Amino acid sequence: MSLPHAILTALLEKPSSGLELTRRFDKSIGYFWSATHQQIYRELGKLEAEGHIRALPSQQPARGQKKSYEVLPAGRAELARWTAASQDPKPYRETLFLRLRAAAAIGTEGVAGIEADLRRHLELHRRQLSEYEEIEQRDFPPGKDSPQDRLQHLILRAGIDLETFWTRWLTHALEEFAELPDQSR
Amino acid sequence: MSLPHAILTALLEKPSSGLELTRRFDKSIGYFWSATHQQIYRELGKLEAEGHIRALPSQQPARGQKKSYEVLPAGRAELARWTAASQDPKPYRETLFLRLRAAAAIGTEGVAGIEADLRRHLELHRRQLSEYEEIEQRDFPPGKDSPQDRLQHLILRAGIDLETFWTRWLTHALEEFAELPDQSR
DNA sequence: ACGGTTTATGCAACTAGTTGCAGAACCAGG
DNA sequence: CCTGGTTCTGCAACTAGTTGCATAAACCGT
Repeated sequence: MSLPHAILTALLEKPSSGLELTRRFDKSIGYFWSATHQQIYRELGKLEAEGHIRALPSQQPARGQKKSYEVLPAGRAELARWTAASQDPKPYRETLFLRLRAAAAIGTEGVAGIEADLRRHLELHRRQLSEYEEIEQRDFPPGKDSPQDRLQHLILRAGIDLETFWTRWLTHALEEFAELPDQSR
Repeated sequence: MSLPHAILTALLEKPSSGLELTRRFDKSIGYFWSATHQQIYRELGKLEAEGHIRALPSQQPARGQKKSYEVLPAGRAELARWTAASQDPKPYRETLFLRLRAAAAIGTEGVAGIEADLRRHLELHRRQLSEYEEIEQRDFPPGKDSPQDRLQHLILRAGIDLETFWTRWLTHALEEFAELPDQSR
């Protein structure tokens, strides 16, 4: 039940059309909640039906025509309710750990196959990390510390710390691999 | 397409019945790939139909009767194939970040509601962290460093590091909250 | 031997997310 | 103008995961 609230948040920050939302979900919000355009359009329909958002009246709604939405008071209230409601952390779902465990269970041949992909992941996470660090430099210079900025920065820090975890852990994993006896690789 | 492979791994480590698998998915493997008993039974049926596993012939299969499975060579091969195949990291889906961003967009009332749940999450992650640390003490004493042990330990380290990230970040977040001007809380 | 709890397996329906495709408007070049 | 690519919206079908319930054997105290 998170996607509708992700969309409400995005629309609250700035009224947008479906495609604009899709683009914004490819970065920014999408860093921690991704969505495809089909999900977004479907959800926009539901949210409109429920009276949480409405199409901006400025243009007639026709196919192939931009249709922008804004959040209604009811939508804002629902978002506030959801944000304040207590939620349990969901268990991880991480295939890399699974594959490592599978490799251990299989033995020699299993271990050999996975090393290259670990390297690839390390490279990807390094890239993501430096992307986040650029954003930090650009969007959060020393002076910017309104309550809003502080919260946004906090979220970005989480992204940076997570990517830092990944690069460290993957580096450590590859070192371990290097030390394994040859017949296990 | 990860659940069947998680099950194959578990069965490779030790042939088990559906319920035994369910219990094992509540800990150990479940720390990074959770599954309910219904998912498991369904998947066991599919895996058997595909010839990847088979029921141990020791007991007649009747309702309310334990039925244990073991991995067949075809299943082992499939697991090795999957493990070695390159996979992209999936984008995070983290509601806590989403809720924080929503709180920022809503303003004062939004920020107020979420603080208690951050504290609760911090407590939960602290608990998980110490659980992992106990497992490390118990299962990985200094001497244990066969290739298998090293890989298992590596996975556990990832869990420990992730929980460490969460406790640190949540602590930091709560400190930031404390510094926000009163009308924003 | 009886009735209640626990163990073990499973079906059906639902929710969330993904993939593939298609159709209308809009824009640029001949 | 018309044609062919791009933008924008959307439907339909599929896969993965969740929730609620059913059913039967086993186990256990009386």
